[in-house]
Amino acid sequence: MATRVGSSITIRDVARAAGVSRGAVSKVLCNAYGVSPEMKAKVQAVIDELGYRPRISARGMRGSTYTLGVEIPNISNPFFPKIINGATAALSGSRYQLIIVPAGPDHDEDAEAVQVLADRQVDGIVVISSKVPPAWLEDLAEQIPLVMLGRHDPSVSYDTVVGDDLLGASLAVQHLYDLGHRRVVHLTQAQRGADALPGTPHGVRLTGYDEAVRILGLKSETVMVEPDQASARDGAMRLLSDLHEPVGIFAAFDELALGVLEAVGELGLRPAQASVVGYDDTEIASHPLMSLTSVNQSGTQMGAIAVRLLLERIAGRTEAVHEVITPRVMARNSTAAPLAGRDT
Amino acid sequence: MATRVGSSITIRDVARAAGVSRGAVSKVLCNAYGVSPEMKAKVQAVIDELGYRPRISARGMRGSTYTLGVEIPNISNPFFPKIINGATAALSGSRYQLIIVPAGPDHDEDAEAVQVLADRQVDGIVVISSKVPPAWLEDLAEQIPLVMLGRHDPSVSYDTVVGDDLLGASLAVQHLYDLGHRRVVHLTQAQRGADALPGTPHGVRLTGYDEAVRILGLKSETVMVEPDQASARDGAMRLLSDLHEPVGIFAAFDELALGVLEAVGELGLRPAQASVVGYDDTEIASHPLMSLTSVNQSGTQMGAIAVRLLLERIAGRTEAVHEVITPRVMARNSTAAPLAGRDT
DNA sequence: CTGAAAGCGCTTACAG
DNA sequence: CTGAAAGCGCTTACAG
Repeated sequence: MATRVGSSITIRDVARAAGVSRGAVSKVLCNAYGVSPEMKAKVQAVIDELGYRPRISARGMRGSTYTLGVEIPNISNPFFPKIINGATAALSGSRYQLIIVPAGPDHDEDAEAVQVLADRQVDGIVVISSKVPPAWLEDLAEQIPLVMLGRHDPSVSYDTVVGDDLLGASLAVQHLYDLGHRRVVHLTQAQRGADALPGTPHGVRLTGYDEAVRILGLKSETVMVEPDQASARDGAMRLLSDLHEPVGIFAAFDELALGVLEAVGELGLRPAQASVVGYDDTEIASHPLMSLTSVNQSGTQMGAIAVRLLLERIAGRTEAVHEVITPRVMARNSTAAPLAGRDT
Repeated sequence: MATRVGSSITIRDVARAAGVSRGAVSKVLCNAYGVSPEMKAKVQAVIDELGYRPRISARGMRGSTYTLGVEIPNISNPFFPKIINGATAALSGSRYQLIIVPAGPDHDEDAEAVQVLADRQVDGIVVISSKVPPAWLEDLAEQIPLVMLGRHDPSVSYDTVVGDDLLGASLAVQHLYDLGHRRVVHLTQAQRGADALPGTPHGVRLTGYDEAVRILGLKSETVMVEPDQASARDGAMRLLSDLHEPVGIFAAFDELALGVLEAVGELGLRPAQASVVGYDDTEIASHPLMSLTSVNQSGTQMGAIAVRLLLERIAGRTEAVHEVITPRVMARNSTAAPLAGRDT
């Protein structure tokens, strides 16, 4: 930290105090070609003394803002902090800063949040919401480096980082099967709008679930709910209130799984009667009181990779890259062998 | 959303297409004085057609960026999303956008995150981290509207929004007392650096705790830990591993309380033996499996008030305002009457 | 190696 | 009511 705040000081003041031209100061700032060590030292000393900080807006008019933006659909989802932490860590030591714009709760506000970042001329954008229309992103990516997290569509103009949701869902079902469950339920969010397109994480997980269920020959059911904990609880209550045989429930993401655990707790059911698997392995899942089995897809890694891809784009790469993260099941106490299961 | 991305279109293109001057377009954009309805309609039509979006950087050079910034010390703390949601809601419908800059994990990075926002010439900043030196903030506030959340120091140049931590802590102790507890422990984070100054939320809670304990004449102990769940768990393990009498534990914030609940769970203790109270009433506290008694201080309200204060400053207010939020105890199952308590 | 000049895209007095 | 001009603080060719 500079000891002074000094925001009303401009490059002109520094130039004057150092007795050089403004251009020379700029070159020192940017480590540009052609400055003598003495000039550099002299200018740097004045910069430090005055506590000068370059205005990013002015820089933005001429090129780079040294800022990367992350759009977040729902700030309350505990999976996203992991992505941010991964991105921040990957950026530390670089000249770039991270800013986050949370999408509003209403329809279409996800794309608006991305637009807010573009308006501020960030040098690259990480898009997390799967609700942003891919075609629109494709256009935007012509003008600014873009990484989309979680989408499976192979774009030609932007990069993607995505968990292998097909594998993750089948691992979840396989885990329930291995414990002895023969009846499974998939709880996922009702799809609509841009979110109903194929290629969303939830869509692909549903496909993976269906496939695994078919291959393993399980009794299966799918329950669609609103994408929040309370709706998941309600859906699970309906499902579990008259339970005749053990069931393994695979929730499309941890927040839904927590809602299911609510219902399980309220009904006094045990994991042997109703096993629950979530997705994302959010921090709370590993808490002993929750002990939620969940599919981990390393958000930290996703965030770090997203930043790396953006920096590569800024450095000049033009062909699209699509990275896939391999998920794994974190088995905990919310899943157990069924009471009447043949393997018990 | 405009249907086109159109970021390479400038005000010049709009002016040309509409057959007016650039100044005229700018006036339409800003709803400035002196534009005929016909011109306004004509220009607006061209703007929509071309999908023109003003560059914020260019605006920033001339005045407002229509952006408010929020500095967040630790993106993983589930209390902060509440603040963000309150702020976002309070901003919806206004011309202002919210951006968030998370502080890095290292020493002093909190002030740096604030500086990052200032460098981008946001029109106002909400500072959450209590680690930012007040004197430095005082300077910065001379140049840009600033609201500090959670600090109790009455600044003259910036506004504050703070929970009544003195009251909150005493309510927590009183709650334990009312249940019948006569031995209490306060688990809080070790204070150091700027965070060790008086006036931080944790410092004030500690004072409130001490006062309540004295007034009520309780057996008391204070345990200092690192500010994370794992350290809280370890601290609680040491405390609880050989427990001779019931204890009521007041953790300085929910993340620490969750760590205490970990230890309680691992040791197989019941609330009647070790009751736990947290602070912040984060979302997970109300989950039936957690059911953590916690002091609520409405983060949503704090965020909304912070934004309102910033907008007031932008509108011209210059004298500092200090808002206080009243906390209340949300009693849940993690606290209970002690086994051998005289009131049981 | 160093400096003077042009220009990025806006907004805001100022003239007409 | 409308337009031409200046200028915000930078960086980047371009001359010296």
